[in-house]
Amino acid sequence: MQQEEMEAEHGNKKGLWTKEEDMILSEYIRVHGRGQWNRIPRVTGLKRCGKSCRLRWLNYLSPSVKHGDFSQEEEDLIIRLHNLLGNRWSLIAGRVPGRTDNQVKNHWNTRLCKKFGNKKRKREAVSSSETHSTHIEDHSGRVLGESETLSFENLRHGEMAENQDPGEKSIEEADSLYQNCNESLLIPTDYHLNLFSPGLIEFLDGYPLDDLIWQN
DNA sequence: AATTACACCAACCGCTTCAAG
DNA sequence: GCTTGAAGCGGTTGGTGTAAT
Repeated sequence: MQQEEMEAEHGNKKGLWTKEEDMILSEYIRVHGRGQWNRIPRVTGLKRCGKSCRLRWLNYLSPSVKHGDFSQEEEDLIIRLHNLLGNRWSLIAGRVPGRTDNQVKNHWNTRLCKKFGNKKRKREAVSSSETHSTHIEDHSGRVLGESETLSFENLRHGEMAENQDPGEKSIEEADSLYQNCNESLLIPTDYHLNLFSPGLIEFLDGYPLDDLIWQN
């Protein structure tokens, strides 16, 4: 592609980053730290928008980002977290040390989805941002269908009891479903959680990864 | 050797959320 | 309460490498 074609309307370059651009961005962050991404093009002269700079840092340049193939343990963790959380890539990535949401998402869509997940991809798939559904497997490993999935927002806020749609699952049914997925996730006995527990996500956020023991 | 098909992954886009003024 | 900009998120696109034909 010609360089001129890479220039967007506002003079910002698009496409792959060069080593020189990486160096400029890394040096800026080393000196000024993260944040104020929109300042970077003005200060450094980089012909990239702030959003692009942020993404390049978070997904590639940051020292905390782990490069290379996913290990079997990482894959296993992603599969199980995806069963529990659905397409909440940032939440999943937050529990896979060194991996970004983009890495996890790409890895899922290109490798794991074929083996373990819904075969539908791209436009065929129902947008998770619309439904926020979490997919749960039954005892045989079957992924429950659309009509059997639970509203993730209700799960998150524990609002099901008050605002339950006629089409949604009852608390009893939901607890039963949770039992299925909970069999593989050993939560300490002092945590009494179910799918409608307020703060489940916060629990997962705060709980040390090493203490989340997954059964094989 | 040339072409085609496919897999992978970096990056973009549009939308939402949040905080500051 | 409203506006605005920054940051974050998830879906999607497009470039590149490679295997298959």
